[in-house]
Amino acid sequence: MSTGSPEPLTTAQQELYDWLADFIAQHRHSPSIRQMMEAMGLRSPAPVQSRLRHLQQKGWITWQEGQARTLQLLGSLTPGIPVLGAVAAGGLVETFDDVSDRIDLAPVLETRGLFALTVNGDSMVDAHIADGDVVLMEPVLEPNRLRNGTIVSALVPGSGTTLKHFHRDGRQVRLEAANPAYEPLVLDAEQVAVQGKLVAVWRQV
Amino acid sequence: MSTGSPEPLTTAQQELYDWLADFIAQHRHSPSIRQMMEAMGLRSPAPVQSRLRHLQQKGWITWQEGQARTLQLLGSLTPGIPVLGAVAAGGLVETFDDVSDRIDLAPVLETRGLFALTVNGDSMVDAHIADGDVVLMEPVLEPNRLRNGTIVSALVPGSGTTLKHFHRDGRQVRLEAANPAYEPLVLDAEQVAVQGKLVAVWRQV
DNA sequence: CACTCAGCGGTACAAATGTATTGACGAACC
DNA sequence: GGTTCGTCAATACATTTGTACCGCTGAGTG
Repeated sequence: MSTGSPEPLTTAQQELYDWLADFIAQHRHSPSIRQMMEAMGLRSPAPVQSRLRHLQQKGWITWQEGQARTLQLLGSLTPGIPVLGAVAAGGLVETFDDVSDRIDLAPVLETRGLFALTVNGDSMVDAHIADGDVVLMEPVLEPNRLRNGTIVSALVPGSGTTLKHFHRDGRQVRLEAANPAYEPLVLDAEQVAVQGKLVAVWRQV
Repeated sequence: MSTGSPEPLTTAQQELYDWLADFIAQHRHSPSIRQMMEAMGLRSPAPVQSRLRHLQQKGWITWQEGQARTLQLLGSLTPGIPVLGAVAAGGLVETFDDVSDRIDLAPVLETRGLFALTVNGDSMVDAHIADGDVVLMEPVLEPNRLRNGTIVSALVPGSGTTLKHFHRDGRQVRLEAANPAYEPLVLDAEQVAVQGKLVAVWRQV
């Protein structure tokens, strides 16, 4: 996604732009021209000014004239994280050089009402959800439209909230763990309150 | 992690903070102190300085001393996602009412040079990393300090990049899959270029 | 060769900007 | 009453910072 920027850049301009993107991602604010100068290994602000002017003319950046550190990148407003390539699981070959794509967490996080739960226990290990993981859930407004197999968090009276695969059997609901050690839970549909469905798994090491 | 935010604010401080959050959201960069002054309807920079100092002491904001427009909000850079409670794996009980904590992705994303890889294959399934997952990696600058067992992405000459558990055996390096179907890879330390270590796993459903 | 243009170094300067200082006022608290 | 503390005004100052100007070089082009 997002390369879509107008005109091509010279190597010097590209170098500055890349560094800017990196700096802003790290510091969350723009550097000053003299900081750019130093980073580019220059000894005068003029070259930086020149590059900035060109970057602006080509539609890559903009800033508030006369105001310090008000530079903005136009190419990609959200930082995003570069996905550099695929990594092997058996021995697959793939080396990465350049940024091919970016994952943008913003759209996921902005989803209305998203919430998170920390996972407690190992009933979902076969679904690669481990104890201590954080699962992002999206509120389920229409439980009747849930597809079988969806992983949901459900409130079972007298038993609390649980994370399970959701299946519908006529008037009944079956909640299945992803671990053979656990028995499926079969309940009347009225007894089960589905709170959310799994959107993503987040595991911080 | 970050809980909500430490200490409470006076109305004047709150007013400034709210305006700052709004301004930054709109302009994507911090205002200057005199801009804040004007927005607050003040005629002197001193009150703003005072409020800023208090906001800093209470842990709501920070900035680079002496540098213009380098202010950052600490309270919630990213929206943040409320962690509503723990969810069962065997049948554990826990109902959630109020927001006890929030996961804040910003600190993770700000880590220097973080990058992501999409996982290809199933060699790490026992570590709950499945085919298609996105793993966030932190560049490894000092491979000698890597702890055994760390999950790393390594460049193996002639074989490409692979995701494995890292172990050191004297002069040799052992790369182990988390799947008994795969044999460990034993190589001379010089042959292996460790590129990054696992920071988090991201799986979008 | 002449021309153009991106890039570089050096310098200069006015404006923007963060920061310090002093004094005063009022509310909260003991 | 006395003290503390947050707030405000006014002023001053050193730096930071954006910007402009001049001259030079080298690559590309006609």
